[in-house]
Amino acid sequence: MTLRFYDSATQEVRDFIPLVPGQASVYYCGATVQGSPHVGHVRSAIVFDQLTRWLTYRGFETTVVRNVTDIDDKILAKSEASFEPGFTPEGTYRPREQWFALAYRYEQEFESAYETLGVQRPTYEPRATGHMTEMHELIARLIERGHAYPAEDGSGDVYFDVRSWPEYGALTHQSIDDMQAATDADPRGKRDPRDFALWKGHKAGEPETASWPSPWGRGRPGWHLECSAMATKYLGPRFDIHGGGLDLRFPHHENELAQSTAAGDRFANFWMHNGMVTFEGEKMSKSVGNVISPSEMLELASPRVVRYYLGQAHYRSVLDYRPTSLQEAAAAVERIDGFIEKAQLKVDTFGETPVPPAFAAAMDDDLNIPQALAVLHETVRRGNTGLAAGDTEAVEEALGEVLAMTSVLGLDAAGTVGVAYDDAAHHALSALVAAQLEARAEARAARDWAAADAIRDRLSAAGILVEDSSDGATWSLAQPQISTTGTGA
RNA sequence: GGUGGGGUGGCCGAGAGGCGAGGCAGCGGCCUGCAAAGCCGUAUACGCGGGUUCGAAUCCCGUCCCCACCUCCA
Repeated sequence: MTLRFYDSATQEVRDFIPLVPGQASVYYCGATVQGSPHVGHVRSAIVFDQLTRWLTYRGFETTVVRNVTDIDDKILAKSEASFEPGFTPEGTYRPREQWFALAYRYEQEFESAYETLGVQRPTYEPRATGHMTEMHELIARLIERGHAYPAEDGSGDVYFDVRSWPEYGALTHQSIDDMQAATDADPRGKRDPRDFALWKGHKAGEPETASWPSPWGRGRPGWHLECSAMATKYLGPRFDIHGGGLDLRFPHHENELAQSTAAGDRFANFWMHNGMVTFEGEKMSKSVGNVISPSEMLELASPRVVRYYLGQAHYRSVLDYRPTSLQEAAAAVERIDGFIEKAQLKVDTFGETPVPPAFAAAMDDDLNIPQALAVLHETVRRGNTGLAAGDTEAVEEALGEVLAMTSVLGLDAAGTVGVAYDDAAHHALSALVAAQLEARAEARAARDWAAADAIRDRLSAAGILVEDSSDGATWSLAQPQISTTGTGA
């Protein structure tokens, strides 16, 4: 079975044929660290984490590069605002924060969210500010080839000349003349309003630390350029997959494609874009005030549940968040985890079990996660049936498969089942609960239901759920209740 | 105006010409002292109107509605 992916550029599902057999090179857009992450950022990271895990599972030696864009207009603007006399810190903003401190602080927030949700670290995570030389080389090549020019107004800006590149618009299938003019277009020294800045000349009042020397004067890079420069540096002039959120397709990816191909690089073979996260039907955006942050979600549900929720839809679909979404995801995860926990008490798993063929086929087909999850749930059911029938062999097989699937989906990384099972507090708790369960078993044997139920109720009140089975009672810590209020509106 | 993506049962969410994916919620049953969990069963679902076909949620024509991008956006 061949892997197939939808390529946004050609608008079709194509066989994935890597440029180098057995290897896969992936670049996907990480954050411009100008604020706290919201779930949309994290969804994107989870999608490309799932892609990476699947490529790896399929035996590709996978190189993944995810950028950190740590210099841009907003970072500077926010930092500058924080120094103003009347500045009142609000949300995650702090007073008197240098742009680089702000960028670095948010970068760490992103890292923390990624880590909590089980997003594997990329092979490398380059920062824009560390790649001035590479960007200058790219600009120089573009000027040399007649596709970029220093602004004629003496601003020190350097622009990409879209009219010089007939293929401009190829990624999003738009022609320059059909594009709606930007309302706030400031032509400055541009030849065409669509021309975009490769380099932005340093302006009076901007911090010196946010400028670098260049052949065109002191300044800083324009957005887009860093991705072209870094993707090419680490993956080569041609690589397999370039990913990012759908909203990056234009202008960001279009511009990346234009500048790289105009400079003579082949660039990405596949373009993959993940769908947006909406809040009750509307795209999350700060202006609407409907953003929900990963940390808010993590207050409502465990990392495993959040990971399941954000990763359950097909990556190209819109994922619509509703107040009940996490509850539903939690129920599904508890079902899976319930089986894993019970099965692990019965059987040991040795070695690597492959994922079921139907699961693999779904994943191969443009990462059809919803269908893959259907296989996962069917396997859980089969396993539960095995548990009920005392069919150890069936349980063992199902457990192995379930673990293989949850691993490929990255669910194991986000909050392991029984994560607390080996700490001292848990051992202590375990001993106490065992004593209670023993007492309850005696009461039940004596048909003293009142006493037995009292013990169960007491444990329940303490957040410990008791479940009876054919060979004794088991217990687990109750999942925190997920509130359906208190988000968004 | 241009470019894309959609409208599937109470909810989420796959599928894309012929056996009703899967999850959540509901209902009935089994199991259980009771419960929980689990298992089994359970649905006149495919925006609307036409058409093609032996057969359409899937193809064609028309039509309505929603969303995204075209400005910073994962």
